[in-house]
Amino acid sequence: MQKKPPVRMEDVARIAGVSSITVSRVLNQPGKVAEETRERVLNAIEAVGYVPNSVAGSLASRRTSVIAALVPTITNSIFADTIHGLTDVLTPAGYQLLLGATGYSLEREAQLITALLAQRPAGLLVTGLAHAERARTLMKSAGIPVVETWNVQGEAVDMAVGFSNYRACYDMVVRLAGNGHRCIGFVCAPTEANDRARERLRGYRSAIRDLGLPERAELVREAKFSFHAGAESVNRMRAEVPDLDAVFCANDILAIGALFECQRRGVDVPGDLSIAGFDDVELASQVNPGLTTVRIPRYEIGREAARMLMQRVDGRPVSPGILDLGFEIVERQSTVRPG
Amino acid sequence: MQKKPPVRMEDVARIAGVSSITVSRVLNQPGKVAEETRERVLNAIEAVGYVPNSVAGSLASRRTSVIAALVPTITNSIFADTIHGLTDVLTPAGYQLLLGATGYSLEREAQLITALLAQRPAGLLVTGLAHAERARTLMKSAGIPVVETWNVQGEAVDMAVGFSNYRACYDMVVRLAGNGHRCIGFVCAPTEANDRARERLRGYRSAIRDLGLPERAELVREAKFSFHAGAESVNRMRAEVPDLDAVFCANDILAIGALFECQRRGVDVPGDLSIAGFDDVELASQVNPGLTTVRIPRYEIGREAARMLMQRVDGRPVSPGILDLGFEIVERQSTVRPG
DNA sequence: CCCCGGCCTGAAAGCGCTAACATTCAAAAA
DNA sequence: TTTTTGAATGTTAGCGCTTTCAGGCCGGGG
Repeated sequence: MQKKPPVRMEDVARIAGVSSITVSRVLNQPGKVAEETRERVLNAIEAVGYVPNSVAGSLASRRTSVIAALVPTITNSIFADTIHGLTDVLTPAGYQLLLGATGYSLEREAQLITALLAQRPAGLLVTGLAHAERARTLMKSAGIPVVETWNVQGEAVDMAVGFSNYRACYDMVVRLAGNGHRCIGFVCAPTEANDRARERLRGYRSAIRDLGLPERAELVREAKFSFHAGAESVNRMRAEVPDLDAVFCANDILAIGALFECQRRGVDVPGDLSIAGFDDVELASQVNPGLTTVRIPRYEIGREAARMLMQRVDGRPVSPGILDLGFEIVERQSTVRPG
Repeated sequence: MQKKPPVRMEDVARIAGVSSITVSRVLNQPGKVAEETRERVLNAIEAVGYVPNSVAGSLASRRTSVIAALVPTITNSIFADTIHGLTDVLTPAGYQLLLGATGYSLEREAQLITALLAQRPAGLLVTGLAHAERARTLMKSAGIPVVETWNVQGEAVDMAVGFSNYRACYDMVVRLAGNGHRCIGFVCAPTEANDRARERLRGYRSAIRDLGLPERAELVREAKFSFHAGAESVNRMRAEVPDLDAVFCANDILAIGALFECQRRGVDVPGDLSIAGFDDVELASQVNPGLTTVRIPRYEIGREAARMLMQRVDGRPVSPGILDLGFEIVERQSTVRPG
């Protein structure tokens, strides 16, 4: 297998009997080339199997067809949904996705932003509003549209799409209290380098305070993202807080882990304990009892973010720069008023 | 907000009092620059906030630090795990990930391959061994290492990493039969444009035939990837096949959908019906009863694929070109010998 | 009949880097 | 001392495209 010299635009041009600029036009602005010429060029492209070199194209035109996106992890299905929304808009628009995973570390996020900006993407999507100072500086001076996602509470570098994690949690606690729950625990996701998790905790705390409900320290636990951590958290909390009547988990995986654990231990949900989650993943509606949770616009975040980026790339202004897509509390059987 | 002219390497060079090639060397081969000079250059870079333009760098050096990957969908956690394995190797090696989703369409796959190859990635990862003829041609003539994943049965364009979907299903059926099951149904994933699904079906069929078990058409159903489809399939199959004693689903989501449906309907699993899945997603070990399934090296596929690509990018040959990472049948409580 | 303007095509000049070769200079070898 | 050597830096020439500006050709208006 020997390395063949790559086919360049000039080769195509020679075969078609035109200059390379005409080949370029056939590819980028076909309307500006006479039909006969265009066909001749397309045939030549086909004949030699020419694949345009967009690295050279990008250098010459000073723009790329790449959008860079950073998520904490692709393994969490909620971000996968957002990426799905992104690509659904980007691909038809002729844009490619350059993806990075920060692993919930602001330091790695900053490093990745540097690396990604070197590729001169046409736009950048990041998760959350909390970033290293260096990262903010880079994003501000990059000269490309930037959209921050999954949070709208705070100061955006450029644009933002998401919902209020604070209000969602606040509202859920109010709902639980309205259903008669008095002693409501909260299982929080790790808050370091995660403004969404912090907002959710803050929403829980505010609601508890506003409602005059007990604020004991044992009612809040931090847990990693896994079924197992949910199970363990609910066990500990039940042991430490005998009169616990509801557990609100910061995500559905924790909540479902807790739910399964209760079932294993013979704890009746919602009879003995109510459980609520956050995200409304597909599984939430499938478990028994169905999980009460907060439905959030995961897919739409990606789609709208992409739309905003495309709009700005095309030179059109975007308003509002901060887009709140809202949320919805979905009440299922896992939370009903106790006794 | 006015557009500032971007900082170029030459600007940095002027400030540091060197030529731009020295700046280039500080960035790419720091060992070749005297420490004093290097520091002066790094200070200048810092001072002006220079971000290298790797588009220009790639054009000049004729190589990029981008690896392109195509998966059917990022929404399915099994592919997310593979991508995770990929990035875990790529990022430390200084490579970026350009990601595309084909939506299980060979036509879209071919289109995306064209678009991605225009970006001149250093390597390409695709899912499965089945591709449009045009796609195969493109991959073969691209002059970059290509790795096909998730299947090792068939002819690879270049390299492949995965496991035998055929043998995994064959073995599971043998195991079920060994446990006393006689009437084993199979819920297949859509086979169009999906060689893995086809292999799984083929494995089931071969095993049934080899074991002399009933081969009725009602024992095989095709179902989309969702809990709901699993539920519906098990309902239909139970209605059409009264003596059904086991259902083997081509993925865990279908299996768990089926399991939940049985629970809703009061069908005892495994007392009345055994259920087995495929993939061993985290949920499989959490449901009650635990789901018998096939554990497959999802993460490792990504990691090994990346390793092979990196090795070839570095000019070192890779052997074996086809890497079978195997599988493992995990027996839990959802399948025990009936009666 | 000539000029103007619209349509199509082309020539020249980079885009911002790096490869390849050239040069410099001081220390080691002869 | 002279030559050799090698480390450090610089010069030149593109990488494969697109931008910008020109030019040729045609038909309609003056």
